[in-house]
Amino acid sequence: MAARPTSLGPSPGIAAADDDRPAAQRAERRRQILLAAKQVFADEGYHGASINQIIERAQIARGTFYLYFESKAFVFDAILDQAMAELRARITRIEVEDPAAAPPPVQLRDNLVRTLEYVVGDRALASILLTSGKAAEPEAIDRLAGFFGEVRSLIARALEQGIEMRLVRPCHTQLTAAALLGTVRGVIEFLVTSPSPPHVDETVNELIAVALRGVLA
Amino acid sequence: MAARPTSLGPSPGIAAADDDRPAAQRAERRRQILLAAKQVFADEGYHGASINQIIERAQIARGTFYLYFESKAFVFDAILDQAMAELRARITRIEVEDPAAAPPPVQLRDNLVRTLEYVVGDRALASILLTSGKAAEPEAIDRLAGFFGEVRSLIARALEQGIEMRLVRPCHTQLTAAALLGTVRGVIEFLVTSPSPPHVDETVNELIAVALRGVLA
Amino acid sequence: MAARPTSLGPSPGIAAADDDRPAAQRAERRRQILLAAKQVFADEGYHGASINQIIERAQIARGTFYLYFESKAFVFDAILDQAMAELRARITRIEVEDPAAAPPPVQLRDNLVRTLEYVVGDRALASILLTSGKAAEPEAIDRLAGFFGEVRSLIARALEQGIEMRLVRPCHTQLTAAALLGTVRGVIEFLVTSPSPPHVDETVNELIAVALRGVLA
Amino acid sequence: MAARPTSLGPSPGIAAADDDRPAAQRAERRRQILLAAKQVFADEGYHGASINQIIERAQIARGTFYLYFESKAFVFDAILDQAMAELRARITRIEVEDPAAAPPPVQLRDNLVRTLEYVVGDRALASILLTSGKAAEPEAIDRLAGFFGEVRSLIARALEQGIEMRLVRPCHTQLTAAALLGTVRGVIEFLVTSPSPPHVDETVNELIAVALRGVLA
DNA sequence: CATGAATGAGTCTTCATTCAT
DNA sequence: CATGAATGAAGACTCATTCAT
Repeated sequence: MAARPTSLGPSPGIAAADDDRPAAQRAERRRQILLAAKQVFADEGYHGASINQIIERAQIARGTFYLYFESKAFVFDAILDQAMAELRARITRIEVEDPAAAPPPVQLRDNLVRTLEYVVGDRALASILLTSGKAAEPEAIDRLAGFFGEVRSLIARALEQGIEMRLVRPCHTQLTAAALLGTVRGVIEFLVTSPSPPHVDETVNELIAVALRGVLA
Repeated sequence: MAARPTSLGPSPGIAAADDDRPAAQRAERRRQILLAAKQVFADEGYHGASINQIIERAQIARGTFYLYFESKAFVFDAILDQAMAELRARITRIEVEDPAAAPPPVQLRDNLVRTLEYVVGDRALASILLTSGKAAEPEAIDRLAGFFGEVRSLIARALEQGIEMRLVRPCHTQLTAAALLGTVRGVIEFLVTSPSPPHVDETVNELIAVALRGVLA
Repeated sequence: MAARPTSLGPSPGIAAADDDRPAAQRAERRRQILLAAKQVFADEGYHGASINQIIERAQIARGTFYLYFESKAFVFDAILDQAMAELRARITRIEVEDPAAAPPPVQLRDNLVRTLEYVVGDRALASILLTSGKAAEPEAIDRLAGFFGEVRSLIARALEQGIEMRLVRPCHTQLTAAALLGTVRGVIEFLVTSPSPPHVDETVNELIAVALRGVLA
Repeated sequence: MAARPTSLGPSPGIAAADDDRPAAQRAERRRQILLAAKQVFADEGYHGASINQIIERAQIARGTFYLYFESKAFVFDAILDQAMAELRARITRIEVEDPAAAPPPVQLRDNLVRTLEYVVGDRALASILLTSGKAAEPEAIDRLAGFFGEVRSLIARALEQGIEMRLVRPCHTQLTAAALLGTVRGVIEFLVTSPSPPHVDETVNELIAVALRGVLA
């Protein structure tokens, strides 16, 4: 990625170059394939995507693909893994007791901003996450369902805590968590689909407003 | 169904019979195939579903399928058409000016109850509507997107009217409509997925509460 | 196989025809594919044979092949099964105690004649049996090895009995059985390979002579 | 093997060194590849063997393989050549007229002992010779068939001479030669397959006994 | 109308071979 | 010389669709 433009030959660097080029190249290739695959999966869905489309987009030969990924299912998994890891890193539990932490509303806002920014920055990925719920290999479907389950649980917990603290009105927390998760997904879909979407910041404001206070005046 | 050994062709019965039996039989067969196809599409997604699975479930021969539907894409379209028609019939614009109409909140509630009841009664269909957003034939995808676009517009209009009437706080109506649509989808997913989902009535109460007043106390 | 030359259409036979044609046709097709496959496997070996070659020889489309056999391995198995069944039916244990049975040397001779006649009548099959010992799917290899093991045991038993009865000189029965089995295989190979092989009868005479009395004057 | 950091090219050492080391290294590498290939071919058959397996076993890089052998077919040929050469060197025509030679029975015995010892010492090779009769490149198949043809001719000649000298009973020499060759192959297979095979010496005794005098008492 | 055998384009995957480093 | 990334032809298998019966 950083790497100097192109190595000049097999000379193993004159002096201080602690990076091993071949490994870097390999990683680069991998990224290139992942990128192409991500776009194709986003456009066509898991079953609709063909290795042909992926290698055409990645500008590589058929065999090369299999040098980097065992199978179609494995690329898909890799994409999912990466996405879920990135999202997990962006979604943190809201801390209410730690006085050193930011106030909960700010934490909530930060979570949303981080998440939406990542997702908007990678529309293909968003599309995959949003639409692969049924159309993939059973194992991948389960992993995805598990992920969304986690997120929903996180929201449900936050609601429960909020209720305890009298910040949130009593409600069916499971159902409401599902509803709120849907809200976020709806917003993401809008951001990703819209030709001229509003800024993430503004979007988050609206999202939080709806979630916390609804639409009534 | 009603039998008579074998119909001799499309000739509509002998004389005085206000129903033409063969046509009824034909329609029945069609429904039978649609039902099977719906379940298969729901389980496997568009590309994952195979004609084999459909005809096995429908207990018909391969050729028979093509007697009733031109292609796999056409059955899918038929399912989508039916679903969208049913939903359109259940979702009515909220009438604010007609004094004969029920008060808007009641209209909203009725819309939601009708919709959720239909969807919960046909989980396979719900699953298809919720997950076929990307994984189908482009044309079907467009139609589906169009449908959800319609619904979102409906919500957006309702919001605009509400704002005019000072019932709804000013907001980015497009975005908020997307958010609310997402909320409904989230709730539907919960209903359809949950092993022991709450009653539709209670669900709608919660849904409306979140949508109108948010989660804050 | 017996079947009348070609059916004249869908007319289900005028009167007495208790055979169900479709099943017969299906069996016929199956035989046709088995025949083609047998020849290809004989010419190219298991791994060298391609479905392409088989369907070209059988004059059928690619998909048709898979209508009759699950996979390449399955056709091969079917061929092996048939061959082993036929051979098992032709190789009977030599009965020494039953006075109603033919004298042992005659039984031996009959066994050999039956076996060689079958094998010579189906060279492709002989070739497969003789050369697929290593080059096939492990499971098939095992089955084949098991079969030859059976035959060798049969020979070894016969030798033991012969030794008890003082007809056969004492020897390492296992090793000698292997040697004799090899002798038979060598003869079969000769028969199958030779452009103008001797008659089976004469061949069996020579074979028995070598096996019983060796080559010394 | 002998090392020296890295040879600088094909230049043959400094000066006075009657062996040119690089060539020796090259030969060594070649042997290493041949060894690996032999084992793989023995385990998997010609078509079943892959370059991958060979280079893994030989612990060399993919390209290196092609530095020593033009293709898969060529390694196989090399193996066959070597084996056939070794065997040819061990199988000598039986000399009946030269009074200086050992008596014919001893010559026969020596031939067999030498051959079996070689073969037992290299099971992989035995396996290849015994089972590659059909499953290889046509050219190799022909060469192998030619080799066995030679051996058979040798045996046939010996039989003819024996008949002339009244040592051997009159028989169809071609057929009997094939039978005897089969006998030897059967014994070899037994030796190679058996978990606890008898000593070569004992084996040869039995083999000769069967071949010369048969199994009768 | 119903059937299901037949088709062949298309899918995923492997593997012998080449070549820049 | 050695390496191993890259290639693409070819293989096994699937599946939507057609058509004779």
